[in-house]
Amino acid sequence: MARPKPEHPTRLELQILKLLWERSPSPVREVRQALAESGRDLAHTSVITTLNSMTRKKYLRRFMQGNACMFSAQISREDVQGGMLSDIVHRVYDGSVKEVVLGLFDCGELNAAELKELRTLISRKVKEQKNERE
Amino acid sequence: MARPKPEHPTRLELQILKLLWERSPSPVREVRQALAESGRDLAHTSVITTLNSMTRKKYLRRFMQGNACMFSAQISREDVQGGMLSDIVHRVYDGSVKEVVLGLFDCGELNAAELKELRTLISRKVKEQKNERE
DNA sequence: AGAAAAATTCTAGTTATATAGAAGGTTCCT
DNA sequence: AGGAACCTTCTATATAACTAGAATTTTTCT
Repeated sequence: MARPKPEHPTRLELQILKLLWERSPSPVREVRQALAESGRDLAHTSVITTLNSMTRKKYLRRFMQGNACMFSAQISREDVQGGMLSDIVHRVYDGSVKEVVLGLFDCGELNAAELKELRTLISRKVKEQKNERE
Repeated sequence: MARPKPEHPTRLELQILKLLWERSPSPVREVRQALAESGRDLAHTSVITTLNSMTRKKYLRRFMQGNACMFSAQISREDVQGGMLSDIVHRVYDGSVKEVVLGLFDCGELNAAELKELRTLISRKVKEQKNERE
């Protein structure tokens, strides 16, 4: 057997999705330009090839406008983020959300204000759960 | 240019690392058997090929014992987990740890007890930061 | 000693990612 | 009309991931 179908967008695909989440639909030219501005300067044909491949995977939708293709994101930011995060939680941390949060602390990129905000968020969540049980 | 070097272990590599974090060093036979038990029944040669490739990448260390190879993990669980998590935080969530935590809530796999435990962890972290500033 | 079992190395095939050139069609300006 | 500008499709190359067969070597059992 060969490699299995990947279930998440690749690096380049994610970069493109981010652009299209901001502005859909976009023509190839604009996607290419935006990629170049974020430091990824590809040939026009490379961008097309990738966009078509992403359409095949149902990540995007494609329609013609005049003689040019327009592409729109067809999966939501939330679905992609959630899917990728959940994959990490299960595959890397064996499903332990707590370990993940501890790992986030060690990323060392949370300042005091953010921490307090998080605590507030969690308190709210605790209450929500309580209400659901009633 | 072709594909860039990946910076994280692949699915299979991670599965193998997990086994070796539990028991290092292990001979090929044991790795193969453990993989089979977790539902991934590969040919003996496939396992060797992978282990050798992982050794080339410095994920493992290899030495001979008699006529058989023994393999040990050479990167730590913490480094791999941290690296992969940090990648997600930056590449998928644009560095917003807060968004990640919110995403974790939506995974819907946190019960009330775990939530409270998390709140405790965060409170502790808030205090730690306070102490560091003094 | 001879056969079976176990191991390794070398080679190879399939799919996916990432990238781009060649060829060919429209549109539009001068 | 001629060509520049822009667009697509088709084709192609390199590398990584994943998997395994063939050949070969070493150990072990009877």
